[in-house]
Amino acid sequence: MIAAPDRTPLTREFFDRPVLDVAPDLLGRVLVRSTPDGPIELRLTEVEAYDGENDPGSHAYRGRTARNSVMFAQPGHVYVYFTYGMWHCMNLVCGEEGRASAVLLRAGEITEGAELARARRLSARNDKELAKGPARLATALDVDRALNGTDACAPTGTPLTVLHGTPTPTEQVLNGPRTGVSGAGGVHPWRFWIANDPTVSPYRPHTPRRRA
DNA sequence: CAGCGGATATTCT
DNA sequence: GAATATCCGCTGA
Repeated sequence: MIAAPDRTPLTREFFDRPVLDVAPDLLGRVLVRSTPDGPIELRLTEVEAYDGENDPGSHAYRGRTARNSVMFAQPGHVYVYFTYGMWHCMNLVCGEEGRASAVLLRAGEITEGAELARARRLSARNDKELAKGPARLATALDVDRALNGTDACAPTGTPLTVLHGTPTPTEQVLNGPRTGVSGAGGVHPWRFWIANDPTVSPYRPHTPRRRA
């Protein structure tokens, strides 16, 4: 028989490790988003690591700004940013406090509250698309900048909690280049996903925009 | 399926 | 002014 997923929250110590250790270890973990209409739960299937001020792909590469200040705070907190004038993306801060590393949550499988996620994701043609992509994931879970700086290690019932769930065996974890990252930062194979999972987003190389 | 334009916050030049 | 850790709806094979 299969052991039931562990419903206890991840600890501060879980996130207080190098981001390249934490990122693959997050696959199979469960996010609980508490909304006024009820809980939405998601099993993580795809993430990307961003390693603070050493990493040209990271928002923290050029130091602290008003937008990225949460990345410099305690591990286990939620960093939400607004991008392309329309979308939110959600990260979990990792590494020692001040390291400014984080894991971008790119995709997952909705395991609870699918009707709430569908109501927010009207363009999704099936449930596998509800959270296939970082902005889709944030939209499905009703995540916006109101969640920026909240503690993902806090108990279930707070706005967002990450549970132990069921970790993914290393032989089922694949990795490759990060999606949509420009310049030197694109070379690192710091995107991690679960092999053969239908909710993982398609890889897209970086495409520069044309001028208006 | 590939390619494109549009939405327009945030940061850096 | 220009680029970006994106997605959507449209076009045309």
